[in-house]
Amino acid sequence: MFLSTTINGVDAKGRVSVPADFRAVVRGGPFDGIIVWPSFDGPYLEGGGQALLERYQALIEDMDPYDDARIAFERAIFGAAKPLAFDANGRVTLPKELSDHAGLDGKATFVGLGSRFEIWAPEAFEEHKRNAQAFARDNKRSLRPGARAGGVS
Amino acid sequence: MFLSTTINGVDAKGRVSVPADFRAVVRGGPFDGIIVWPSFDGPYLEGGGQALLERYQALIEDMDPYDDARIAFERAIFGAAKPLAFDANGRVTLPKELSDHAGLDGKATFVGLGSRFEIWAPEAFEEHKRNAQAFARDNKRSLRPGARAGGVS
DNA sequence: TGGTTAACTATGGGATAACATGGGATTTGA
DNA sequence: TCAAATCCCATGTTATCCCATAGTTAACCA
Repeated sequence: MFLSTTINGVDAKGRVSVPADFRAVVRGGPFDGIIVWPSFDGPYLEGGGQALLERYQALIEDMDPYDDARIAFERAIFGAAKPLAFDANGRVTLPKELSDHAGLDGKATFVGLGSRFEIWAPEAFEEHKRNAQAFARDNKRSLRPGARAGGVS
Repeated sequence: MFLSTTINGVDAKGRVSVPADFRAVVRGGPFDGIIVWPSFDGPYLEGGGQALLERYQALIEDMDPYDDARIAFERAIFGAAKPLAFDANGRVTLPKELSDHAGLDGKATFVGLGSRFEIWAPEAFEEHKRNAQAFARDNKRSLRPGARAGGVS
């Protein structure tokens, strides 16, 4: 499981160390690296191991082959997703499209969310976190036993 | 898995480099190249490895032999599909019918969609991408990753 | 318990190989 | 014989690999 929050540096070549905890999650999987795509919901990146993408693929293949939503998801997720392989030190190189989308500049915040994770510009994440905490406080009753979706520690 | 989006040049001879990641997907298959056909849904091309076509064939053979839709699919896909072999440098030569259908002129955008990919004229794809992102954002709730978390941990 | 060592993580820079692309030569088929 | 497609080699650029360093944490032994 991807857990906790880490800030790592992004060097001049666009390289960033993936937190060791995150690397351990995908170790042993079919692809030695992570897959990252720009969120279509805001200025941050979403990512996970190849297993996550295969889960999405299974969901999408249950939809009608020419459903508009299916085509849209395919293009928005698979079309924009980049497989980023680890180098010998556990780093990946972020393509310019991705770091631009998230507004990354020298630092990146990795946020574990269980089955997937997000990458934010640190300042943007701080603000988002404030909003998210307020939202969680206002909606705490929707988290009940039985809905085992996982909370933030 | 075909992933991400790449723009490559189409030279005067109609040759275009297939992205190395895409070549890796079909490597080891029965045919060292890709199979491409014009989409009947718009001005772009669809393609994949031979394995994809065999999957389509199995689907179509489940349909009624004289179903109009079956005949239409057979003609639209199998009748128009061209196997394009890689040259020593990983390029294929696009026949004129195909580049005409997609309106290709000097540049081609390869879009990975998991089990298959599309080839667009770059300007045409940019417009469709914006639509797809907006549609995906507005319909994100129809994509539910299910409650089971934890893939490879 | 205190001190020392060893392993791992994150980071920086330089060398190397792979990729995309252009042009020419050779073969194939009409 | 001529046109067209295929093959072959050359080149610049980009990304990938490989080395070296520092700080931290964990393990170990006296």
